[in-house]
Amino acid sequence: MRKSRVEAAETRQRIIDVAARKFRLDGIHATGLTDVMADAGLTHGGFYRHFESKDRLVAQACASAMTAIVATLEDSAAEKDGKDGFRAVVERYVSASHRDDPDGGCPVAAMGSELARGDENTRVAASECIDELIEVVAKRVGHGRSEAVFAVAAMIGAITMSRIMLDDASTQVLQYVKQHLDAI
Amino acid sequence: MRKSRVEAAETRQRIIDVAARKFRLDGIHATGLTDVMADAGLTHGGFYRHFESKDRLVAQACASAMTAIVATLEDSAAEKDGKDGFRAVVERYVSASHRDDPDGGCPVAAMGSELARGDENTRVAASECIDELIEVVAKRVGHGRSEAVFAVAAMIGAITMSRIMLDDASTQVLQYVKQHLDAI
DNA sequence: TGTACATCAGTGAACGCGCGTTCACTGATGTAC
DNA sequence: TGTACATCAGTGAACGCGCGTTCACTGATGTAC
Repeated sequence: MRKSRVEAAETRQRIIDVAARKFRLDGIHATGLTDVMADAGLTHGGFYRHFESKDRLVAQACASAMTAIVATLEDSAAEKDGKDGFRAVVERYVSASHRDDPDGGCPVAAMGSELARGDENTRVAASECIDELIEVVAKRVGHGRSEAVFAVAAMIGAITMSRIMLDDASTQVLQYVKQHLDAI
Repeated sequence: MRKSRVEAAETRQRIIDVAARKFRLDGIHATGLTDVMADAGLTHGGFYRHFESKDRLVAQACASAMTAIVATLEDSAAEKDGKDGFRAVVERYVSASHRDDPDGGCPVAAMGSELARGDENTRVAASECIDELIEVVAKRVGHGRSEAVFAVAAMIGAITMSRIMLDDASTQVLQYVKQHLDAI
């Protein structure tokens, strides 16, 4: 039954990828390890060969998800320069497609209130995720970190609100926040 | 065993109050109805005499919590006028004391990512909560609803971020966001 | 106002179910000689 | 390079536990006469 080191590393990454999607889609607490392992093509018993606990997986999944979306935002921004780079990031983040794709989007927006209750390890990992996002923005706005933090807060709040609200109200929130961020 | 109508109404309110605190503190999914009922001084079997389902309680608890904090924010704002009223709201909402008091604070910040996954009934109730908050702000800022929505998004995002981050980074987020909101 | 009866708030046990975690086991991989 | 053995990735059953919901029951409250 034993797998090679390479296969084991692939398995571990597969578990993280599946978890990152499911945690964002259904919530951390609502997602069982049995579901995650099954989606990764395994039985649940083997989980603890790869992770110390569910909490550790949460931290890894959050980091993995954020790295992916930061890369996407960087791509969007890299084509433009300065303020236009910032607007490209806002365009991508504060959008209906991001709102409608929680399992492929920002982990802080998708599971923010659950991350706040995580253990220290999870919160440290999530904080680093947030810092990455702030950095992407800080590189493009004029007044450095302070303004970037403000913009990121508005971005996260906008997606959170828009995912709760229905139809027109939801879209209006995205439009309004985007409009004000563009004017920064 | 039967209680009077007045007592039954008091019981129902007590369940809502307890639930509103526990949902905000521990999360919706992580809070069991047995715990809620026990804290309200009852056994869990009687729950369904008062609510159709847990989801219905979530909606009620969210509405109740938001009504309370909107009243608090209104109080803070009512003493000042115009922009100063807005700054008083920001001062209260974007604060370390709000961050450190999730079970007494804004339900959207405390359980936002879980509310987004609620049933339609829950999301409608939560949307109305958000609208109340937007209204409180809209009355005090210059450019109407558009700017109020932007400010509320930043406020919600700031508390969400600050509850994940640790120590200085957490406080810094609050300071930065407050500073930029004051400058609106 | 007094009596008979229906209502229903609250109890406590039970329903089936899934949770995170542990563990004995299997057998291919990795290592030491 | 070949052999013997230790390691450990993955399996599948089991651990104790709490979940949301249902239900028969109790007895005080509310209502109809």
